[in-house]
Amino acid sequence: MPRSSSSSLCCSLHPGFAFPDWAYKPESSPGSRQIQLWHFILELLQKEEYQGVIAWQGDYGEFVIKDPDEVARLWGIRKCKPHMNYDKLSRALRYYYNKRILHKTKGKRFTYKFNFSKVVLVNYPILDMANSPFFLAQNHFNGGPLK
DNA sequence: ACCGGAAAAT
DNA sequence: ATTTTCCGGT
Repeated sequence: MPRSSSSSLCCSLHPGFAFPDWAYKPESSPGSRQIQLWHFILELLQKEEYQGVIAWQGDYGEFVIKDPDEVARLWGIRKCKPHMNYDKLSRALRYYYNKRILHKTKGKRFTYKFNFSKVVLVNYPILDMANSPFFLAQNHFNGGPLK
């Protein structure tokens, strides 16, 4: 019988946003073999049960944290950091700016934007992104030849 | 709210 | 190397 879980694209709720599982796979960081914050964010973003907490909104890759306290709480649970809060979580997000994983959408409260091209290339070279909506999502971002 | 330095923790 | 903690400054 055909397997069900992973693979394919768990799209459904947003035009243009389907995330291949590899986009946020659990283990993929050399330094820390722990779940990465941006993996976690992608994880929440993918489940409609968290639409009231965090969701895609606006431009491609743009998402808004509707309930900062709740996102921080969930992140704290995942990392076993009971005292996590949005102030600290957001500092971690700010560290992503220079790494070009994220950037802030200025003027929009609690809104950040993924740099898809970086996020994809950082973990996976070139799979068959040709027909992936994920690939199609990177309509812009002209930061040059990626570092 | 958001930023980013500094230091500590993992 | 990434994130947590703390915090002065905008």
